[in-house]
Amino acid sequence: MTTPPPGLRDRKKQATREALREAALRLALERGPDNVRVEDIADAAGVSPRTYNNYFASREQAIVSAVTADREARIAAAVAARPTGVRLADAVTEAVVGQYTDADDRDPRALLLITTRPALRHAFLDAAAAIEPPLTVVLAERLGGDAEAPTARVLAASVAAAVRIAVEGWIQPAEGDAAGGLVVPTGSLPDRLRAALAPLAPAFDAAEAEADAETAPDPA
Amino acid sequence: MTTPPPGLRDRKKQATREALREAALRLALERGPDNVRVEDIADAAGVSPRTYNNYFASREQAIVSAVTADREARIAAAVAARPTGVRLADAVTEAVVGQYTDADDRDPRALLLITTRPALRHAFLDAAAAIEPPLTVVLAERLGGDAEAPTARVLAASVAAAVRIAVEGWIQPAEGDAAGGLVVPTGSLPDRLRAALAPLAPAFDAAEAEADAETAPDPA
DNA sequence: AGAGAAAAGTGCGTGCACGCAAGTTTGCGG
DNA sequence: CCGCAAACTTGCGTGCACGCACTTTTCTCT
Repeated sequence: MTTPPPGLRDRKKQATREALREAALRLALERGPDNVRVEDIADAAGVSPRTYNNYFASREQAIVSAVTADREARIAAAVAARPTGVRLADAVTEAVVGQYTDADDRDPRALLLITTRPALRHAFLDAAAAIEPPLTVVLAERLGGDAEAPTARVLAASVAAAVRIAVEGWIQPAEGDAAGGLVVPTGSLPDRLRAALAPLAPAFDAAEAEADAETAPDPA
Repeated sequence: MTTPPPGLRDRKKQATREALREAALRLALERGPDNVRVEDIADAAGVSPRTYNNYFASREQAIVSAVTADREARIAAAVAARPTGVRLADAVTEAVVGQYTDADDRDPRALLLITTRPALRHAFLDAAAAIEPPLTVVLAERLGGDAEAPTARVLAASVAAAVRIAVEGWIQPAEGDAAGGLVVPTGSLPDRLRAALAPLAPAFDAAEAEADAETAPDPA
């Protein structure tokens, strides 16, 4: 009724998903995540418990999803919109860093909650893997259309893995100083993201160069 | 009593794990994975159901683990044992390919079973991620000891992701020929592994070069 | 506009993952 | 040689993920 183009059906579906997200996060903040039953979330969103897990496979996923939102899509869009002439590796790095620094604005309490509880931390890390599919699409678009070559998928998955590692290191307190002398305890998240993505830059450069060579295969 | 060094306690633990693995696979092959209850597996291994999932977090994990065995450790060992002078990227690729081709020998029926059932396929793909920790160790050893630099972890995770993608593509039947013209339907697993790992080679080369530069920082 | 198809929501039942608090075995030091 | 402490196992209880079959809502085609 309000948004004909995508169809009324999908509209309601998104509304339900949003309601579940919000309810999950709100209740988790109010009473602590261990005192929230699936029934409570479903109830607050006005659906049956059975419907709830047509949308989310776990309680943690629902809570985290309220913070994560559709970060993946925005990252992919940012990469796709990069100005021509910018190194692909840089475009990806900046897109990722940008979206992850914005995320801090949402709700400080939510971030604290997530980084505190182990189950939520795990779900949060898993959520990082969601960037893989949309990133695969934009990379495949840039690197050439042959669907058989796994290059785009591998690079996208590698970026997802790097993000996971960066966030993981950022979340953890101190672990234990067994081996070396002094290790930087935390470091900012953007720094960690850049550091984790840096080793992949050569792979991006090579892939980009090869794609360009295919486009203009006559250098001499 | 038979293996004093690792301690009698751990010995029994490994025996239990092995018994559970074997029981899970045997029962799954006999009656099909859907007709196997956790209670059955635990029973066949001579432990309580509660103990069973002190070892495995899911039924699928137990079954797949019988095929996967400790592939991760062997891959890491193979990388660590590479002859000096061989490109790190090549060493990793060959180690992975070697271990995954050996895997076919185990039991043809088991492979068929796993590739058929979606739940088992998923568990099988997840198992590929297990190579990350041991591979991280050997890569960190090669690339320099600074634990703060995430390079080794990122590369290890990227390899794990590439393996997952290769196996995923190998498992799937045909999907659907939407975009391009003719795509190779399957291709051999080794070929797929090499193709998936190839895009990462430049990243390995760069990391290796940097590590060498640190070791001998006086090129001029 | 109306019928038929597809999709989303729902109730119910089953098996399971996992926390908790014993009970039992193993390993170690006096 | 013996008891103590840590590790492993186990019974019990709870909430949950998910399959199945059915109802309700939305989309589509004639």
